[in-house]
Amino acid sequence: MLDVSDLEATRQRSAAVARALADSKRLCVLQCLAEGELSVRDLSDRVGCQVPNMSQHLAVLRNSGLVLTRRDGNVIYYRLADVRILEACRLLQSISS
Amino acid sequence: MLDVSDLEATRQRSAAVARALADSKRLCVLQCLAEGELSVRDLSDRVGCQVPNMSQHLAVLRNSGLVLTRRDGNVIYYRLADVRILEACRLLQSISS
DNA sequence: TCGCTACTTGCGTAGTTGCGCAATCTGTTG
DNA sequence: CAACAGATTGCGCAACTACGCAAGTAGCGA
Repeated sequence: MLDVSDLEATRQRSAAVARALADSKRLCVLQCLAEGELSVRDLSDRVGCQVPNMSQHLAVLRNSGLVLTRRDGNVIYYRLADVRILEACRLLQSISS
Repeated sequence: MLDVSDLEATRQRSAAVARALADSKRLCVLQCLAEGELSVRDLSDRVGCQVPNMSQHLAVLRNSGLVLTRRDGNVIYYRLADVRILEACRLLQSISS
């Protein structure tokens, strides 16, 4: 019904996604995941940070719904939740250049 | 030459744009500006905040290159710097829904 | 010049974020 | 069971952010 508070709620969700994208390491994670799923250690190696730190960044991406997980034994594989996320990364890059 | 530090610098710039988008009020500002240029007071009225607060949000958008200004007398009009910014807003909304 | 409006800036505060480190949890293997 | 690897969580700290409020700057008209 075009409620003002609905528009605000929508903006809040959009802002939450933007906040998840507002970190260089998390953008790097998403770009790495473009090639396929990776474990936490794989990602921490590629991004160049410690495993607990990576786990916290992945929690941010998880809570924003940008990544999904799959457990295989004691390894957890992360993957992109939506191809549009890569589109968003490219668009951010395009705007910022 | 596909330098790793260049990729990192690119991600930093992209992250900076995302950070500018990572606020509900600033998203509201950008959506208001989709219809055309507006003054600071216009924007603070529409968004529902005090003028100094709006001025600070506009400074964030300005420093990220998302908006441009034009002075007419003692009124400063803000406008979008790039139509792709609206595309980014729509994409964020699409991802977050 | 004075007074007014439009806008920006500085400051203090409360809340948030990213990070390293230690501790903990979870699942596998011997 | 014990020992181990993979991953998450909790804690403390430094840096940053949004906000309200007060003060300052810029331009216009009397």
